[in-house]
Amino acid sequence: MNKSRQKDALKNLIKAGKIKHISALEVFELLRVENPKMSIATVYRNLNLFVEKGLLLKIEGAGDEALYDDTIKPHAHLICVKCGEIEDLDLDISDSILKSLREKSFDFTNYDLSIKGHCRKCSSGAN
Amino acid sequence: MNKSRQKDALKNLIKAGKIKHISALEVFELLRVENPKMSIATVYRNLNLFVEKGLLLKIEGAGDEALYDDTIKPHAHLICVKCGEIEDLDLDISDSILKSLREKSFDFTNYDLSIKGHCRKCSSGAN
DNA sequence: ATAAAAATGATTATCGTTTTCAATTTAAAA
DNA sequence: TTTTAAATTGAAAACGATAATCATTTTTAT
Repeated sequence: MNKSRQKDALKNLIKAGKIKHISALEVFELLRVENPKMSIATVYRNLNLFVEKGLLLKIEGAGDEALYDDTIKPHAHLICVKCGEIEDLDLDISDSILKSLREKSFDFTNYDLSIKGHCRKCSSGAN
Repeated sequence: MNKSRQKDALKNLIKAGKIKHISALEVFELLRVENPKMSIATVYRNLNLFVEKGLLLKIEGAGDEALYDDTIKPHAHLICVKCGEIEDLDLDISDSILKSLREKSFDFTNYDLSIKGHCRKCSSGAN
């Protein structure tokens, strides 16, 4: 991966912790602030590269569009089906699951756990 | 939900256990055997209805297209990133996770757990 | 400085899914 | 039963997220 102004800008967003389960389009908007000529194609290209390199986590179970996260350790997401809010849930994949995977000779590399339901606000009827 | 020949055909596929993480297009192919005039739009419409009714499970974390499953109890999927094979993994969401959800007042209704890696065949180098 | 390689922006294409709408089928009423 | 209203369908067009194309620009190496 060579250098470019556009990749540096994305790296900076990551360093600044600005990428918390947001869509490619939202990343695009952030990048456009500094560089109005940024292309959406470049955003998709570089997001994919960064995911391959392990610098970003891609979350695919949260709706129509993929979300990107600078927290690269796999973790679960609580997704409110009413208001759409997404909250992280730290979670080590449990020993019993790892054991099952071993029994099946499945070489685990990653997981994507989306837990759907209603968040506090929405289940309290306030929303 | 009223009756129709098309909905009955889908119900029959479910009863026959033919819907095991397959795509809308694959369901379409199955339905077309009996009814060549079946429309893909109707397939999508009725799959959505059946998911809402809780008669089918929709799996969204397994690639570009959604998969449908007549095993409606939420369960994990082992997805081989090399050959694409999908295997079920029965799994009760663990007590510790449920406890975390309770602490966050998150009203859990469903989860979608895709575990990515290499299946036995692909990690043995045979593939 | 120059040539080769890589990355970009703009646009177009792709693909799964949804929407539209006229025509058909099903259900309800008379 | 006929008649009328409501629901469902099929076919096609529209849609939205992402990927591919390609000429131009930027970066790297010589």
